[in-house]
Amino acid sequence: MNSTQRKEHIEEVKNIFSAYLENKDLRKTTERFTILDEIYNRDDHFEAESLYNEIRRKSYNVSRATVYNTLELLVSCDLVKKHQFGKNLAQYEKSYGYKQHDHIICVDCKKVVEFCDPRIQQIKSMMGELLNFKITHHSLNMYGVCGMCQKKREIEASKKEIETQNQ
Amino acid sequence: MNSTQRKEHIEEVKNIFSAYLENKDLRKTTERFTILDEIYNRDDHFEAESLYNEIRRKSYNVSRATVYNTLELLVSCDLVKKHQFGKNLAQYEKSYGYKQHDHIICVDCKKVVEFCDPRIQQIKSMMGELLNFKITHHSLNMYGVCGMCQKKREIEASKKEIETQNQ
DNA sequence: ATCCCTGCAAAGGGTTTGCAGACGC
DNA sequence: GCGTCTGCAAACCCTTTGCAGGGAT
Repeated sequence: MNSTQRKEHIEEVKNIFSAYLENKDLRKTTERFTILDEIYNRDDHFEAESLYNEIRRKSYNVSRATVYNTLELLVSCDLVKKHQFGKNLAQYEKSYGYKQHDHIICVDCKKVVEFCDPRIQQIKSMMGELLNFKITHHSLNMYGVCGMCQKKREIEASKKEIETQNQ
Repeated sequence: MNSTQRKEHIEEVKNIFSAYLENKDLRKTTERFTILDEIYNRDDHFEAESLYNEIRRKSYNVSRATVYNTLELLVSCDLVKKHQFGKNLAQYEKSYGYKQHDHIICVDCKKVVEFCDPRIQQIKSMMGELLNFKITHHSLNMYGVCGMCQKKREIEASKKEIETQNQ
């Protein structure tokens, strides 16, 4: 996505948020749009604190409370997705215009990779029907060791092997 | 599972834990086995705090710190599974002798239902290979409204309808 | 002008940590 | 007896809350 596309994209998202706020009789405050703007200018996953810091760094005066409040609004109008990759720490990502995907997390370096598989949709609708649930959303995370960390582990293991032999 | 089967089952699990501790040069303390015992005498999902309370209620003197410490040990030897169903609150469940399953959570009443689908295994191995990850475990949660809460919502909606008409 | 939204700081709640004493090995 | 594990309480960290002032409608 180039700079022009990104700007258009952000305008689109702002309009959606604006309509949502109007519909719910909520106020269109500068803070809310500042936060939305910052989120859609970022890439990948982020936590509330780093979003707060980034906005502060740019000398916008926004409080942590407002960041949390606005994130919740954005989650409920589907412009942002909230994740819990283990740990008691929420992570967020923008979601408008991005196709549904799930995550693989490296347990060593914490890297997050996205993937997509149509079967998850099938499971969703089948299980909803079977158990009589109206399923609204899901969260699928796979945990494991990424290629790079597998190598690191092998090197560590062989180091230990040598140490043992030298004893 | 009847009472005798349960007791045998618990013995089996204690042996596994014992072997694990031995292998890792960790001590076999009474507290660790008290906690394991309590977990395998419970059913369903529980949180650290309620486990702690239950053990306390039975007048065993075990501290919260030890409960958390032991839960972590049990998770690493696969006798207990740890979940985060949204919220910053870990939930646990015993896992030995129970087949792999995933969860559907009702967003209204928080009820948790288990389900099982072989396709998730396929996704796991395919994605691991594709992205070069050694996948160790996964967490799949579906969120939605259960049958009972769907009805409750309908009743609420029709109540509001009537109120609006009466105005 | 109303009253919702904000900033600030303090409280909240689950989890972790530091330390002195206890106990498995 | 040595060194790890425990109990206790305080610390920690992310998140939420209460309140007084400010800005959107």
